[in-house]
Amino acid sequence: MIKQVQNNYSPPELEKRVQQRWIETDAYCKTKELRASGQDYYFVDGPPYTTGSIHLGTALNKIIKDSIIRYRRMQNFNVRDQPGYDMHGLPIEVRVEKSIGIKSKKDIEDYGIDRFIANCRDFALSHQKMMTEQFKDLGVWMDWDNPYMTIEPTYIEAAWWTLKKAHEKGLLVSSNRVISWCPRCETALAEAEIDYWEERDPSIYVKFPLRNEPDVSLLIWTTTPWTLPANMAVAAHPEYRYAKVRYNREGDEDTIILLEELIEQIGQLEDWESHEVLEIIEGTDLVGTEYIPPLEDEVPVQKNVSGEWVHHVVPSSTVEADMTGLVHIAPGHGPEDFEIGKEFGLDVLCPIDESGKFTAEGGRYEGMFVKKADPVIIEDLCLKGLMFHDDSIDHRYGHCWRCRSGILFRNTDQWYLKVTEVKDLMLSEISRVKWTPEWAGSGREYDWTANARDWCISRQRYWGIPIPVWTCANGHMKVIGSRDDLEGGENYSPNMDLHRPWIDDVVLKCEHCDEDMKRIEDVLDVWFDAGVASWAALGYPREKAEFERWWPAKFITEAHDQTRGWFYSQLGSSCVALERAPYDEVLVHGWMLDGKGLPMSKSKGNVIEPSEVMEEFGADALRFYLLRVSAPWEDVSFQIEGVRNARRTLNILWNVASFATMYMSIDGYDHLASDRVLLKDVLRPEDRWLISRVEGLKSKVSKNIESCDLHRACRIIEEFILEDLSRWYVRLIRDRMWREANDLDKLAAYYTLYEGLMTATKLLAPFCPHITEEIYQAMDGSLDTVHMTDWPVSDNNLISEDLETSMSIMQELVDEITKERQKKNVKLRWPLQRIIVSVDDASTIDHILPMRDVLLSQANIKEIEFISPGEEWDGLILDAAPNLRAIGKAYRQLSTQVADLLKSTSAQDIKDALDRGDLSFDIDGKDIVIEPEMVSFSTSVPDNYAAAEFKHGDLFIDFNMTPELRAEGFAREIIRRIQQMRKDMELDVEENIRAEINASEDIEENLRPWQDHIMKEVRAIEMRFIDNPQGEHKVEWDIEKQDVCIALTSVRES
RNA sequence: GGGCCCGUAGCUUAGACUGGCUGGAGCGCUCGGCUGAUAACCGAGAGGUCAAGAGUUCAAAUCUCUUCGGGCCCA
Repeated sequence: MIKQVQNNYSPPELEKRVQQRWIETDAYCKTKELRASGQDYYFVDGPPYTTGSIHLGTALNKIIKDSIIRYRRMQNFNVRDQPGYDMHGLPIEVRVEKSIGIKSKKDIEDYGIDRFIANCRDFALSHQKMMTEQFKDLGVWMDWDNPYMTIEPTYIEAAWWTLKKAHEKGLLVSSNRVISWCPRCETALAEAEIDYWEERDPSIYVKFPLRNEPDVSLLIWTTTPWTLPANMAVAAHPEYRYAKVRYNREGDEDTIILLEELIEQIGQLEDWESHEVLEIIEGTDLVGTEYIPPLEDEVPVQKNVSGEWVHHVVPSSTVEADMTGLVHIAPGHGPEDFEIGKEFGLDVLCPIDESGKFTAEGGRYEGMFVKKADPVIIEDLCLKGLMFHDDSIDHRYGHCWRCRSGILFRNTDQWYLKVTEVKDLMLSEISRVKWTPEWAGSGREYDWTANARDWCISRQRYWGIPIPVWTCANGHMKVIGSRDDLEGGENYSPNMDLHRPWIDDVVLKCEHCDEDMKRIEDVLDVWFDAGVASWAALGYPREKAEFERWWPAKFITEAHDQTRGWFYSQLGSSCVALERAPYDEVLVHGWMLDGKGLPMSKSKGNVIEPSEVMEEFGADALRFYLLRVSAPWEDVSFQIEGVRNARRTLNILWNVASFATMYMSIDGYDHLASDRVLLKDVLRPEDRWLISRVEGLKSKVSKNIESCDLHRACRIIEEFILEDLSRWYVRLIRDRMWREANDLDKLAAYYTLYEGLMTATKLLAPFCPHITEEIYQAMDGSLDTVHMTDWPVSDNNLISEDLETSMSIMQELVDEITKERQKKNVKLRWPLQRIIVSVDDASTIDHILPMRDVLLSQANIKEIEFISPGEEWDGLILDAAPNLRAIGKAYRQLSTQVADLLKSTSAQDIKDALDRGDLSFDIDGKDIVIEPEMVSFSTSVPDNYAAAEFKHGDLFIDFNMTPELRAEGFAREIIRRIQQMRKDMELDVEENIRAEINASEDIEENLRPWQDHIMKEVRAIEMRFIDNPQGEHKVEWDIEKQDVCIALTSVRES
């Protein structure tokens, strides 16, 4: 039973209604049950981080996921659609610290780790709840009641299991290295956690005096003066040429050693007037030179360090030929420095504590924060005469991704996952995975992975998965893979919270020496949490069956910044533990940028809330806009106009549905019960045309979704709705809608319109789940939700290229005729007698004939005549003009007379005579023969005709008005006026009226023969021409500059 | 500084892989029309150095190189 849809499309109410309906009918669960026996499809949700509310980017992410999931379900896949939430980590700790007003790790310990953790958990859970509601508002269907959460015991166990596997393979190691460190959060950071941006820093050139020749100095350059107290060596490139140079200016000189090719450049820094090169020194010869450390007096520990190479020049091919060509080496403060230090047996001096302050080893700088010490160190160097040049520089510098503090490099013991050892596997897996777009894998992910270093997974923090490593006093270590491994441990209970601080109290007995084993205090890098999602979400390894059934993931999709994030962390942890990529197909999507193309951020104040957009335009419009605006992998510069436009498209779809359901519901049309066989025989060519378009649409949309060209799929659906369905087909069938209820021709139109509308609705359902639901429920409703319907599959037998060609010719001809009508100011309502179509190709006639009626009715033309290829329409007026140049050549002084004669002869006579080869005149007894080149022919269109061109020929339109045409025109004018009045009176479509009309005698005469027709069209049971019309609604009209007064009265049946 | 992606009308974009007619749409703007889907619709018009420059070619928005601008990822 078809029900009429509501008059107006008002998304916020509609969507609320639909979502309520989904809840009431349990639509989501039923849809999943329906597909439960379908082929398994493992989708893994990249877990959003539970801070703050969702932004447009998060919305886009879930919208893409939801669309794909709904599409796959309609294809009968049994999709695993568990959402996930990333709930541990530094960002939440930082937010909680702020909320309770504390600033450092010491504050946390004072506050109590247990209380702190409770706060973190509350924070994460409350945000998780809030975000879930927002995702639901978007219409996203996921298993919201059963999300995977990284803070749950089984999830933590999955991470532990992964680490145990890594340990068994020798890929989990503790090692002393120099790594990035956040002094505020007092923890190590991984490469993925560092953000870079421009920042101003010191740029100083410092002199390191030679031990044996203190007047001569090595020149080094640095942007981090605070690393000088830890200086251990200077590196030079063994293959470069260095020079000992004396710079001079009045009353001053300075002798330094630097790279030869930089002499000029360095000299300009301090405006030295001249210089002389005292000696050229090959890099290899410079190696071994001893210097006096510049802060020897200020940092006493500098005098106590030992080693063959300490405070000597060491060789290194990592040195670059810029700045000075000599590099200050502090093994405690730089990864490369550390490597060099190891190679040459240098002490690793790192006089910086966890909070970035100098320790007692920092001598005079003890207690100062490193950046605060910079100016003090610079001043000291100046006082000591060791500052060659003091400047500043803007450069990109790394910062903690969460608290934005500048990172330091510190030497510490950390835990590493040796991904470098599985790098080859990771790279070959990247090549095997299907990436969309292709370059996301072969370019980005490949490059990032190829350059990856070992993954530092330990953090000196609290709110994270505890690293499951227990150690004893004798250095034995045990890696725990599950709760079972903790059984029997002191302070362990099976239902305990596995987080700090409680887990720290669990004491195990060492299997080797029977000593107590305590857990190392570190927690895991939060990127590792998400990295294990594909099996942790399945409860693996505790639940083996689920894993066997689903893993690995068929499809994942996230934004392109996840190259270093989730795509990588999953790949790394999976290659370590399971020796393959955990996903088969990746769609990399873009970012949401503001209207100017800049990333949205709170600090810039350019953030647009999804909820605001939805309140005005609805979730469907937002979804449709985001999906159709550009390819998924392109960034979207958000334009509210685009959303408005998307809503307009949906509104038009709504109007078509409103139009269709209005008539169909009145007639009680039942599509499922309609006699398709019978109807198929009465389908008009235009009906079969729409069906051909519908079938083509199905396959085009499917193909584009398969290749992740969601934007193309959306655009194709949109074009079908706007062009084929609304603007053309509905226009074609309007007249048929007024027929009697059981008229077969009308039912054929219903049938076709239903197919077109319902197919468009189903194809659009994955993208715009609400409006399509409402239309489906009105038109069909045999299933609880449109999302339970099967994805439309095209029937190629119903696709007809001929019909489509025909119709495109019709559309073109109607367009041309409409244009010419406008030029001549003749409205479409006024019928025209005929058009003459002159075709270039006979097949065009074959294409026009089947749709002749479409053309006649849409262009409001009475007849159509064809002119075959090669022939000319005989209605054209032939003009002949004398060609004086040719005539003059032959007849000289007679030319004027010849021309006059030609002008006075009819063009047709001239042509006929010339065609016979026999045109001559007699002038003064002379025989004047006219040759073809002496006359130029042209044609013109007769009065009251218009000519136009179309793709397959020419078109002539007869605008001559006959009394009959005029009468019909007036009739149509009156009908349209009365219809307008009916509408103004808000009459029902079926309601009858009485009409009283006053018009000039001329008009009245014209209308008489059309009276029955008019009455039928406007549902009048009575129509009278009288002087003073009376009725419920009375209007004075001006029709073709004549006054017509119409009064209507409704006839309500009792 | 490097890698990848992007740059077409005021805005959003098609066309680029595979070079070929006058670079096609939508929104917005101006003008006109239509009206039982109507907060819709139709037509016409204005609006383009296809980011810039160079090269290859009979022919370049399209292929190549350089530059500029934006995004992401890095050093």
